[in-house]
Amino acid sequence: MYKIGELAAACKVKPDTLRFYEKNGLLHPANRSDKGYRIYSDDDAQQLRFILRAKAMGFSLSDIRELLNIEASRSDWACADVKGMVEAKVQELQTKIDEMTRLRDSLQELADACCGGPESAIHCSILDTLETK
Amino acid sequence: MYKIGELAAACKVKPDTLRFYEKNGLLHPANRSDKGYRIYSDDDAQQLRFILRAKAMGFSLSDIRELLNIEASRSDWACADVKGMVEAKVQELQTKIDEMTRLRDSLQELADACCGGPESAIHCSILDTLETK
DNA sequence: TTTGACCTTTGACCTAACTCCAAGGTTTAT
DNA sequence: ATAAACCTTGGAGTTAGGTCAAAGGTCAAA
Repeated sequence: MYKIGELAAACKVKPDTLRFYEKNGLLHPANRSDKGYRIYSDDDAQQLRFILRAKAMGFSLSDIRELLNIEASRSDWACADVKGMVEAKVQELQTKIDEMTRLRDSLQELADACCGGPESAIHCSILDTLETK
Repeated sequence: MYKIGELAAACKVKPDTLRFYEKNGLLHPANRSDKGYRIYSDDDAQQLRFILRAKAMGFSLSDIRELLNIEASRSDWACADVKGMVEAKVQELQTKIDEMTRLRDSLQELADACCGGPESAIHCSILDTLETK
Protein backbone atom coordinates (compact mmCIF):
# COMPACT_ATOMS: atom_id res chain seq x y z
CA MET A 1 0.00 0.00 0.00
CA TYR A 2 1.37 3.35 -1.05
CA LYS A 3 0.56 6.95 -0.41
CA ILE A 4 0.44 9.14 -3.48
CA GLY A 5 3.95 10.53 -3.05
CA GLU A 6 5.42 7.07 -2.61
CA LEU A 7 3.85 5.64 -5.74
CA ALA A 8 4.68 8.77 -7.70
CA ALA A 9 8.32 8.62 -6.66
CA ALA A 10 8.50 4.90 -7.42
CA CYS A 11 7.31 5.56 -10.97
CA LYS A 12 9.12 8.86 -11.42
CA VAL A 13 6.06 10.99 -11.94
CA LYS A 14 4.60 13.75 -9.79
CA PRO A 15 1.74 13.32 -7.33
CA ASP A 16 -0.20 15.83 -9.40
CA THR A 17 0.07 13.52 -12.37
CA LEU A 18 -1.60 10.73 -10.41
CA ARG A 19 -4.40 13.08 -9.35
CA PHE A 20 -4.75 14.11 -12.97
CA TYR A 21 -5.00 10.48 -14.08
CA GLU A 22 -7.62 9.87 -11.44
CA LYS A 23 -9.68 12.86 -12.51
CA ASN A 24 -9.50 11.55 -16.05
CA GLY A 25 -10.57 8.03 -15.23
CA LEU A 26 -7.26 6.26 -15.73
CA LEU A 27 -6.28 5.26 -12.23
CA HIS A 28 -8.36 5.24 -9.07
CA PRO A 29 -6.65 4.41 -5.77
CA ALA A 30 -7.93 1.22 -4.18
CA ASN A 31 -9.12 3.22 -1.17
CA ARG A 32 -8.68 6.16 1.11
CA SER A 33 -7.30 6.37 4.63
CA ASP A 34 -9.69 7.50 7.36
CA LYS A 35 -8.33 11.00 6.92
CA GLY A 36 -8.90 10.97 3.18
CA TYR A 37 -5.41 10.15 1.94
CA ARG A 38 -5.28 8.14 -1.27
CA ILE A 39 -4.05 4.59 -0.71
CA TYR A 40 -2.79 2.72 -3.77
CA SER A 41 -2.52 -1.07 -3.97
CA ASP A 42 0.01 -3.18 -5.85
CA ASP A 43 -2.58 -3.62 -8.58
CA ASP A 44 -2.84 0.14 -8.85
CA ALA A 45 0.92 0.35 -9.13
CA GLN A 46 0.85 -2.23 -11.90
CA GLN A 47 -1.89 -0.32 -13.68
CA LEU A 48 0.15 2.88 -13.47
CA ARG A 49 3.09 1.08 -15.04
CA PHE A 50 0.77 -0.13 -17.80
CA ILE A 51 -0.30 3.46 -18.39
CA LEU A 52 3.26 4.76 -18.49
CA ARG A 53 4.40 2.00 -20.82
CA ALA A 54 1.52 2.64 -23.19
CA LYS A 55 2.28 6.35 -23.08
CA ALA A 56 5.90 5.65 -23.95
CA MET A 57 4.65 3.66 -26.95
CA GLY A 58 2.88 6.73 -28.23
CA PHE A 59 -0.67 6.14 -27.07
CA SER A 60 -2.71 9.13 -25.96
CA LEU A 61 -4.44 9.10 -22.61
CA SER A 62 -7.77 8.47 -24.29
CA ASP A 63 -6.28 5.54 -26.22
CA ILE A 64 -5.02 4.26 -22.91
CA ARG A 65 -8.44 4.59 -21.30
CA GLU A 66 -9.69 2.32 -24.06
CA LEU A 67 -6.83 -0.14 -23.58
CA LEU A 68 -7.57 -0.25 -19.87
CA ASN A 69 -11.22 -1.04 -20.58
CA ILE A 70 -10.14 -3.96 -22.71
CA GLU A 71 -7.55 -5.04 -20.20
CA ALA A 72 -10.19 -4.96 -17.44
CA SER A 73 -12.35 -7.53 -19.21
CA ARG A 74 -10.13 -9.18 -21.75
CA SER A 75 -12.55 -11.98 -22.46
CA ASP A 76 -15.09 -9.51 -23.85
CA TRP A 77 -12.76 -8.55 -26.66
CA ALA A 78 -11.07 -10.21 -29.57
CA CYS A 79 -7.37 -10.05 -30.36
CA ALA A 80 -8.43 -8.34 -33.56
CA ASP A 81 -9.83 -5.41 -31.57
CA VAL A 82 -6.53 -4.79 -29.86
CA LYS A 83 -4.45 -5.34 -32.96
CA GLY A 84 -6.77 -2.96 -34.80
CA MET A 85 -6.06 -0.21 -32.30
CA VAL A 86 -2.34 -0.70 -32.59
CA GLU A 87 -2.43 -0.73 -36.36
CA ALA A 88 -4.55 2.40 -36.44
CA LYS A 89 -1.93 4.07 -34.29
CA VAL A 90 0.82 2.87 -36.61
CA GLN A 91 -1.08 4.38 -39.51
CA GLU A 92 -1.58 7.63 -37.65
CA LEU A 93 2.14 7.86 -36.92
CA GLN A 94 2.96 6.98 -40.51
CA THR A 95 0.80 9.81 -41.79
CA LYS A 96 2.56 12.29 -39.53
CA ILE A 97 5.96 10.92 -40.48
CA ASP A 98 5.17 11.31 -44.16
CA GLU A 99 4.03 14.85 -43.67
CA MET A 100 7.09 15.84 -41.71
CA THR A 101 9.32 14.13 -44.22
CA ARG A 102 7.81 16.21 -46.99
CA LEU A 103 8.42 19.37 -45.00
CA ARG A 104 11.95 18.33 -44.22
CA ASP A 105 12.70 17.68 -47.87
CA SER A 106 11.27 21.01 -48.96
CA LEU A 107 13.35 22.83 -46.39
CA GLN A 108 16.45 20.88 -47.29
CA GLU A 109 15.95 21.84 -50.91
CA LEU A 110 15.66 25.46 -49.86
CA ALA A 111 18.84 25.23 -47.80
CA ASP A 112 20.75 23.46 -50.56
CA ALA A 113 19.94 26.25 -52.99
CA CYS A 114 21.37 28.88 -50.63
CA CYS A 115 25.02 29.86 -50.79
CA GLY A 116 25.07 30.14 -47.01
CA GLY A 117 28.01 32.48 -47.14
CA PRO A 118 28.84 35.61 -45.18
CA GLU A 119 27.47 37.77 -47.99
CA SER A 120 24.53 40.01 -47.23
CA ALA A 121 21.15 38.39 -47.57
CA ILE A 122 20.00 40.93 -50.12
CA HIS A 123 19.90 38.27 -52.80
CA CYS A 124 19.19 35.33 -50.49
CA SER A 125 17.42 32.64 -52.46
CA ILE A 126 15.58 31.35 -49.42
CA LEU A 127 13.93 34.67 -48.70
CA ASP A 128 13.23 35.16 -52.40
CA THR A 129 11.49 31.83 -52.54
CA LEU A 130 9.33 32.55 -49.53
CA GLU A 131 8.48 35.94 -50.90
CA THR A 132 7.32 34.98 -54.35
CA LYS A 133 6.86 31.30 -54.87
CA MET B 1 -6.22 48.54 -50.42
CA TYR B 2 -8.22 45.84 -48.70
CA LYS B 3 -10.51 45.59 -45.75
CA ILE B 4 -9.80 42.72 -43.40
CA GLY B 5 -12.50 40.45 -44.84
CA GLU B 6 -11.28 41.01 -48.37
CA LEU B 7 -7.68 40.18 -47.64
CA ALA B 8 -8.70 37.22 -45.50
CA ALA B 9 -10.91 35.81 -48.26
CA ALA B 10 -8.19 36.38 -50.87
CA CYS B 11 -5.77 34.31 -48.79
CA LYS B 12 -8.31 31.80 -47.52
CA VAL B 13 -7.91 32.56 -43.87
CA LYS B 14 -10.36 34.09 -41.40
CA PRO B 15 -10.44 37.73 -40.38
CA ASP B 16 -9.76 36.58 -36.83
CA THR B 17 -6.53 35.02 -37.99
CA LEU B 18 -5.33 38.37 -39.32
CA ARG B 19 -6.23 40.06 -36.04
CA PHE B 20 -4.35 37.29 -34.26
CA TYR B 21 -1.27 37.85 -36.45
CA GLU B 22 -1.47 41.55 -35.75
CA LYS B 23 -1.69 41.02 -32.00
CA ASN B 24 1.37 38.80 -32.27
CA GLY B 25 3.43 41.24 -34.26
CA LEU B 26 3.40 39.47 -37.61
CA LEU B 27 1.26 41.74 -39.76
CA HIS B 28 0.15 45.29 -39.10
CA PRO B 29 -2.25 46.93 -41.58
CA ALA B 30 -0.75 49.91 -43.37
CA ASN B 31 -3.40 52.15 -41.82
CA ARG B 32 -6.91 52.57 -40.54
CA SER B 33 -9.95 54.21 -42.09
CA ASP B 34 -11.37 57.25 -40.32
CA LYS B 35 -13.85 54.93 -38.63
CA GLY B 36 -11.16 52.58 -37.42
CA TYR B 37 -11.37 49.86 -40.07
CA ARG B 38 -8.10 48.10 -40.84
CA ILE B 39 -6.82 48.96 -44.32
CA TYR B 40 -4.23 46.60 -45.81
CA SER B 41 -1.90 47.57 -48.64
CA ASP B 42 -0.50 45.38 -51.41
CA ASP B 43 2.70 45.11 -49.40
CA ASP B 44 0.69 43.83 -46.47
CA ALA B 45 -0.92 41.26 -48.74
CA GLN B 46 2.48 40.16 -49.91
CA GLN B 47 3.70 39.90 -46.35
CA LEU B 48 0.69 37.77 -45.43
CA ARG B 49 1.49 35.44 -48.31
CA PHE B 50 5.07 35.24 -47.05
CA ILE B 51 3.75 34.28 -43.63
CA LEU B 52 1.43 31.63 -45.01
CA ARG B 53 4.12 30.15 -47.22
CA ALA B 54 6.57 29.97 -44.35
CA LYS B 55 3.89 28.37 -42.21
CA ALA B 56 3.27 25.77 -44.90
CA MET B 57 6.99 25.03 -44.85
CA GLY B 58 6.74 24.15 -41.19
CA PHE B 59 7.96 27.34 -39.53
CA SER B 60 6.34 28.38 -36.28
CA LEU B 61 4.94 31.86 -35.91
CA SER B 62 7.92 32.88 -33.82
CA ASP B 63 10.30 31.56 -36.48
CA ILE B 64 8.33 33.61 -38.96
CA ARG B 65 8.61 36.73 -36.85
CA GLU B 66 12.35 36.26 -37.05
CA LEU B 67 12.27 35.69 -40.80
CA LEU B 68 10.23 38.85 -41.21
CA ASN B 69 12.80 40.80 -39.24
CA ILE B 70 15.49 39.57 -41.57
CA GLU B 71 13.34 40.20 -44.62
CA ALA B 72 12.69 43.76 -43.42
CA SER B 73 16.39 44.64 -43.48
CA ARG B 74 18.06 42.01 -45.58
CA SER B 75 21.31 43.88 -45.85
CA ASP B 76 21.87 43.58 -42.09
CA TRP B 77 22.05 39.80 -42.32
CA ALA B 78 24.18 37.21 -44.02
CA CYS B 79 22.96 34.36 -46.14
CA ALA B 80 24.49 32.10 -43.51
CA ASP B 81 22.04 33.43 -40.92
CA VAL B 82 19.06 32.46 -43.00
CA LYS B 83 20.48 29.15 -44.08
CA GLY B 84 21.28 28.42 -40.45
CA MET B 85 17.66 28.89 -39.47
CA VAL B 86 16.47 26.59 -42.20
CA GLU B 87 19.00 23.92 -41.33
CA ALA B 88 18.09 24.12 -37.66
CA LYS B 89 14.49 23.56 -38.65
CA VAL B 90 15.48 20.60 -40.81
CA GLN B 91 17.31 19.14 -37.84
CA GLU B 92 14.34 19.73 -35.58
CA LEU B 93 12.07 17.95 -38.01
CA GLN B 94 14.56 15.12 -38.39
CA THR B 95 14.65 14.59 -34.64
CA LYS B 96 10.88 14.36 -34.49
CA ILE B 97 10.78 12.06 -37.49
CA ASP B 98 13.31 9.74 -35.88
CA GLU B 99 11.36 9.65 -32.67
CA MET B 100 8.09 8.89 -34.38
CA THR B 101 9.77 6.27 -36.52
CA ARG B 102 11.00 4.50 -33.42
CA LEU B 103 7.51 4.55 -31.96
CA ARG B 104 6.03 3.31 -35.19
CA ASP B 105 8.49 0.42 -35.36
CA SER B 106 7.82 -0.59 -31.76
CA LEU B 107 4.10 -0.60 -32.37
CA GLN B 108 4.47 -2.49 -35.62
CA GLU B 109 6.47 -5.11 -33.81
CA LEU B 110 3.74 -5.35 -31.22
CA ALA B 111 1.10 -5.73 -33.91
CA ASP B 112 3.11 -8.30 -35.85
CA ALA B 113 3.38 -10.50 -32.77
CA CYS B 114 -0.40 -10.52 -32.31
CA CYS B 115 -2.53 -13.16 -33.96
CA GLY B 116 -5.21 -10.56 -34.60
CA GLY B 117 -7.86 -13.21 -34.83
CA PRO B 118 -11.42 -13.34 -33.52
CA GLU B 119 -10.25 -15.24 -30.44
CA SER B 120 -10.76 -13.67 -27.06
CA ALA B 121 -8.05 -11.30 -25.97
CA ILE B 122 -7.38 -13.31 -22.80
CA HIS B 123 -3.96 -14.28 -24.09
CA CYS B 124 -3.38 -11.21 -26.24
CA SER B 125 0.35 -10.69 -26.62
CA ILE B 126 -0.07 -6.95 -27.01
CA LEU B 127 -1.78 -6.51 -23.68
CA ASP B 128 0.67 -8.92 -22.07
CA THR B 129 3.56 -6.86 -23.30
CA LEU B 130 2.10 -3.62 -22.03
CA GLU B 131 1.37 -5.21 -18.71
CA THR B 132 4.74 -6.65 -17.92
CA LYS B 133 7.50 -5.51 -20.17
C1' DT C 1 -35.06 53.60 -44.28
C1' DT C 2 -34.23 49.49 -42.95
C1' DT C 3 -32.02 45.10 -43.42
C1' DG C 4 -28.01 42.49 -43.78
C1' DA C 5 -23.26 42.22 -44.25
C1' DC C 6 -19.43 44.03 -42.64
C1' DC C 7 -16.31 46.10 -39.08
C1' DT C 8 -14.63 47.12 -34.02
C1' DT C 9 -13.00 45.46 -29.15
C1' DT C 10 -12.58 42.49 -25.22
C1' DG C 11 -12.28 38.32 -23.52
C1' DA C 12 -13.42 33.41 -23.23
C1' DC C 13 -12.70 28.83 -25.22
C1' DC C 14 -10.39 24.82 -27.63
C1' DT C 15 -6.77 20.48 -27.41
C1' DA C 16 -3.25 17.66 -24.49
C1' DA C 17 -1.20 16.55 -20.66
C1' DC C 18 0.09 18.19 -17.18
C1' DT C 19 1.89 21.71 -13.47
C1' DC C 20 1.45 24.92 -9.92
C1' DC C 21 -0.68 27.59 -6.24
C1' DA C 22 -3.26 28.63 -2.03
C1' DA C 23 -5.25 27.46 2.14
C1' DG C 24 -5.75 24.24 5.13
C1' DG C 25 -5.39 19.41 7.64
C1' DT C 26 -2.07 15.33 9.03
C1' DT C 27 1.97 12.77 10.09
C1' DT C 28 6.58 12.20 11.36
C1' DA C 29 10.90 13.24 13.30
C1' DT C 30 13.52 15.57 16.68
C1' DA D 1 5.74 20.39 21.33
C1' DT D 2 6.79 22.02 17.18
C1' DA D 3 8.58 22.27 12.61
C1' DA D 4 9.19 19.89 8.29
C1' DA D 5 7.25 17.17 5.12
C1' DC D 6 3.44 15.23 3.69
C1' DC D 7 -1.61 15.14 2.27
C1' DT D 8 -6.36 17.34 0.71
C1' DT D 9 -9.34 20.32 -2.57
C1' DG D 10 -10.41 23.68 -6.08
C1' DG D 11 -9.02 26.29 -9.54
C1' DA D 12 -5.75 28.77 -12.53
C1' DG D 13 -1.85 28.64 -15.81
C1' DT D 14 1.10 26.57 -19.50
C1' DT D 15 2.06 26.11 -25.14
C1' DA D 16 0.48 26.99 -30.05
C1' DG D 17 -2.42 28.76 -33.10
C1' DG D 18 -6.19 30.01 -33.59
C1' DT D 19 -11.69 30.34 -33.11
C1' DC D 20 -15.89 32.16 -31.34
C1' DA D 21 -19.27 35.10 -28.99
C1' DA D 22 -21.18 39.43 -27.39
C1' DA D 23 -22.27 44.07 -27.88
C1' DG D 24 -22.01 47.64 -30.56
C1' DG D 25 -20.78 50.85 -34.78
C1' DT D 26 -20.76 51.37 -40.17
C1' DC D 27 -21.96 50.88 -44.87
C1' DA D 28 -24.38 49.53 -49.18
C1' DA D 29 -28.33 48.08 -51.60
C1' DA D 30 -33.32 47.86 -52.36
